[in-house]
Amino acid sequence: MPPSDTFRLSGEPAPPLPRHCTSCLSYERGACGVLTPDQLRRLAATALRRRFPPGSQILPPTRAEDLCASLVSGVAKLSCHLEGGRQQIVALATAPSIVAAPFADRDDTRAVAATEVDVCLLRRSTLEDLARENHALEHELHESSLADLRDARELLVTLGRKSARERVAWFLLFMRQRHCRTEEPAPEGSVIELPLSRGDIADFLGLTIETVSRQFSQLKNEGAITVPDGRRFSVRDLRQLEAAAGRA
Amino acid sequence: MPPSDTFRLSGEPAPPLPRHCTSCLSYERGACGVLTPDQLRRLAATALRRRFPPGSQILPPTRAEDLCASLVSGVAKLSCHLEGGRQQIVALATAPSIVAAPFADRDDTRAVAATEVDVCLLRRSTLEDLARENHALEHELHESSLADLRDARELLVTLGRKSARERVAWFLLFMRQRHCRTEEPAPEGSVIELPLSRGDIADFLGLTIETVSRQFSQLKNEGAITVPDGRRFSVRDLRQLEAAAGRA
DNA sequence: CGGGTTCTTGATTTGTTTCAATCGATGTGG
DNA sequence: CCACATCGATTGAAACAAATCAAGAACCCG
Repeated sequence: MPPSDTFRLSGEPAPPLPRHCTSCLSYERGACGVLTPDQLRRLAATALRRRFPPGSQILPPTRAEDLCASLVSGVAKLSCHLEGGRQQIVALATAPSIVAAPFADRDDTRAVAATEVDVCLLRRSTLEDLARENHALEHELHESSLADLRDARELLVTLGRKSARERVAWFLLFMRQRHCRTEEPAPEGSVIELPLSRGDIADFLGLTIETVSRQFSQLKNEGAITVPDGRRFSVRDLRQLEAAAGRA
Repeated sequence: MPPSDTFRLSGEPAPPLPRHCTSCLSYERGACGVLTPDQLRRLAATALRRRFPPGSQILPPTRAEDLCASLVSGVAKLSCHLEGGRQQIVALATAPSIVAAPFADRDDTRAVAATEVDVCLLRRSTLEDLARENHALEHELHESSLADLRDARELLVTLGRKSARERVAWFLLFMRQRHCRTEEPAPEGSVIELPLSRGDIADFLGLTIETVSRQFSQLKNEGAITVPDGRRFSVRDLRQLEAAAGRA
């Protein structure tokens, strides 16, 4: 069944798709792309486009019960919190991806903007309804969960069994691979933006700021990377960096 | 659309459901339960029931491309491997759950029996076909992936930010919660079987055998737990154990 | 230019690993 | 039935990697 409008006479003009949607990554290659025009309009009707500065919490907890956020641009950190101010970032989200996904039990994970972030706030119940009536949407969300699961498990190995040096090197390779919306890793030598501060990197890798900083310095001194400033780096010697990451 | 056989005359007797299936947890409350009798028969037609002793690898790598395993009984460990013999267990699987799930990109995760394990080997392509034609099945698999994701992220916090003591205490509470197929945690004082050796626990928690052992001893000496033997424990003082786990 | 924040670097401490030895259970063969 | 080997678990001592504590240096923004 190809996407089509239901119960509309052929002569009758369809309301146009929201302008936001047609240029959105979630439409181009995410969940919204598999919706029928009608369904997309239905979803967009209650959607709310919002911009968040770095550090601000997406999805205020007060309304979190029935909201989820489709990430449109920027990078969001999903973090879990422990007593004593300890925190662990469990995932980095980039477009297209949906934060606080449908059907997931509500947990205590917070979503905070790492960079400036644009999101499309959606009613989770609407998305769940759509997923129930549109198999392709459910499949899309399913695939996305599986990708998140793979990412989480890779991070798990990193946190459980790698040294500080390996973690930081792994992180840099990770950043290189998804430096932006493209699929190809950045070529050797090109400058890559870091969406995270040293503190965030530490919270992602299960280390302290100081240890992360030291490993940056060491990799820099060994000639594996270049660090123009705190928020940028480039891979100078890929072999060396991969060796440091303990690729296995 | 209620589950029903397709293209069968009402007078014609349907072939019976496989006997294995009707008493299987995957049928009772897992993925198989949402299949139509017809679909279930189709899936069962190429399914292969097998038993694995502890330590043996489920899904031999040679045929791993198009096989997945529905766990029927026992506990399986999913592990990732690094150079130097390091390994990290990224999940513990119990029935009903499907290992090497449909639609997941093939990764280097291995599934090894922790206890004696019964599985139902299935063609992944068959399961994927069924998921494409049966929305309820896809939803079931989706929910299951989301549960796995939640588990992975909880472990992530444990590995990234908790001390050895907290990890072991967390693990014991984790075991208590899913000591068996029931939903309720084991009551205080009851004996709980450990499906994992000290070495496995270490590989799950990102620690060494010695450290795990030491934390067991310490919790035992403090009166939080009782340890009749290496493969059993009981919670003597739940408050104390929870405090040690740093619940937050 | 000043004040705050983030990052870097150094010195010291601490928790966990590593190395090594012992213990306990289980099983085997003389 | 009792040495004896084996394997997992425990315990101790030493080494080490990362955390913590403590200054500085670089950077940003008003």
